[in-house]
Amino acid sequence: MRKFTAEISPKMDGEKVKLCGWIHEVRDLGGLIFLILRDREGFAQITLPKKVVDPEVFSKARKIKRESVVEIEGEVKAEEKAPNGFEIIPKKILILNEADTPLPLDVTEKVPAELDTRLDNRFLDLRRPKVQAVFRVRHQVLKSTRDFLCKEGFIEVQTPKIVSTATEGGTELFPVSYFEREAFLNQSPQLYKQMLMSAGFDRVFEIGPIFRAEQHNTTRHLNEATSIDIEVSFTDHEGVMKVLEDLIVYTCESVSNECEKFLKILNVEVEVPEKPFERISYDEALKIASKKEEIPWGEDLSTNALKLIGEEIGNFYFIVDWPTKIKPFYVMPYEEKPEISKSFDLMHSWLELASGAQRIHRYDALVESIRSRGLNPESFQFYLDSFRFGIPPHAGWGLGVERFLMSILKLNNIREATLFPRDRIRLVP
RNA sequence: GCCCGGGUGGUGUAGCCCGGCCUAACAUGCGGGCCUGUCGAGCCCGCGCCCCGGGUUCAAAUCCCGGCCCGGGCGCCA
Repeated sequence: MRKFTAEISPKMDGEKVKLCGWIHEVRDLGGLIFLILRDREGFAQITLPKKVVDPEVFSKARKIKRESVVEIEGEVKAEEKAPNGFEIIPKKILILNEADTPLPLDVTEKVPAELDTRLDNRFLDLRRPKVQAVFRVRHQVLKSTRDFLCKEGFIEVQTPKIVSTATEGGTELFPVSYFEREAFLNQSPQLYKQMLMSAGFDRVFEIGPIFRAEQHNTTRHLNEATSIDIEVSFTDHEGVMKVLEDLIVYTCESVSNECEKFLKILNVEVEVPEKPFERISYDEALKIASKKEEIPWGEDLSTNALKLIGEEIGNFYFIVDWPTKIKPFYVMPYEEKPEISKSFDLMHSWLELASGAQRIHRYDALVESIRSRGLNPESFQFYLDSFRFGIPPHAGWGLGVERFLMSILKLNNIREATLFPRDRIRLVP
C-alpha cells in the first residue's frame, strides 16, 4: 500500500494511500496547513483544512518539525491549486522520528551552504534533490557500463586492494599495517588484471576503489576514487580505444535516455559524442601548447597546456603516442620507434578521464622496462612469473568514474561526484 | 611538497583597506503569536555570531605576530 510520491497522480482521486518520507516544509496558514512530504522520488503536498481533518491530526501537523520522518495515510484529492495537480488529505500522521532543531543545513536550498559544511553534514546534504540526482546518474553510469561490458563478453572481477608492493612506481601509496608486515592500499588493479590475461580470462573488467596518497588539493583529485578498469587479450591499444569510445557513447546515451528526470533537476543536458573521437598525437599536443608554453619533448603536458588543447579540441578526444619514458613500465613501445609508446589518454576538454595502452607481454622486455625505470624486478616477481608461461598480447585502460561523471554533469568539484569524499584533509564522515 | 586566499549567529553573507558612530547589520533559521489555498507564504514579537593566544593603542571584528582550522592553484595523476 505504501507508495512513492511520484506514483501518485490526480487520476487517483478518492483513493487511499500511504506515504513515507521527510517533512520538507511546513506552511501553517492558521486554519489551513500545508505539509510538503519528500521521498526519494519527489514531493507531495499534504493539505489539512481545519474543518475537514481530525483535530488531533491537525494539532500534530502544526507542531511537526522540518525533516522529521513521517508516515501519512490519507486520501488523494485531485486539486488544480496543488502542485502536480493533487494533494493528500490525511487521516493519520505518524511521526516515526522527530528531527532536532535547528538543522545544520537548509535542505530546501533557500540558503546556500559551502561545500565543506555540506560534506560535514553529508547525510543531510544528500537529502537535497539536486545532490541526490547526481548519485542517481552515477548509478546509471555504472549500470550501463556493466550492461555494455557484459554484452561485449567481459567478465567482472575483483582484485586485492591490500598489496605488498608499490605496484607501478610514480604515485605515493598509503601504507597499512598487515599483521607483522607493512602493506599498501592499491593504486590500481593494473598488475592483477594483466595476470588474469595470463590466466586466460580474455576480457575482464573491474569497478573498484583506487587509492593515491598524493598531497594534491584540487577540484579534480581524490585520494580514494573509483576506477573502471578493463583488460583485453589478443588486441592492441587501438582495440581497447574502440571499446572505450563505444562505452562512453553507450553510457552517455543511456544517461540521456534514462535519467531525464535527474538531468532536469540538475539542469544539464548530456551530449552524446560522435564516434570516432578525435585523436591527436603527443607531438601535436606539444605544438598546440607551444603557442603559450614551450614544453620540452618527453615531459608531461602541464595543466596550462591541457587547458589550451582542451579549448582547441574540446569534448572527448584522445591524446596518443606518448613518450615511453613518461608512461609506466608496462606500456608497449612501438617496434620501429621505441621512444614513443602505444599509449593513450582519453580527455574531456582539459580533464584526463582515462589512460591506457597496449602492454608489454614479453618477459625479458618487461624486466628490462622495470629496470630502466630504476625499479627492482624482484619486487614484481609474482607479476612477472605470469609472463613466463604463456600470456597473450593484451591491452587495457582505466577510467575515473568521478571524473567521467564530473565531465558529463558539468560539476565543478570532483567531491560532488562521490558520496563521502576522501581528500587531502577529509577523513570524516 | 610549493604558492595564494580565507575564518563574523545553526546556515549564507555585510562590516575589516581607512581602528572609535559595532550595544555588530541583512537574509534564512529557531521559539512564540495572528492568519483557510500556500507553493521561497505573509505580518508581529523574541533568540542567536566576531576561531584561539599574544602584541600595538586611550580604544581592535578591524592593524601586527604565532597557532589551529578551511578553501583554491601548481606539481603529480584517473
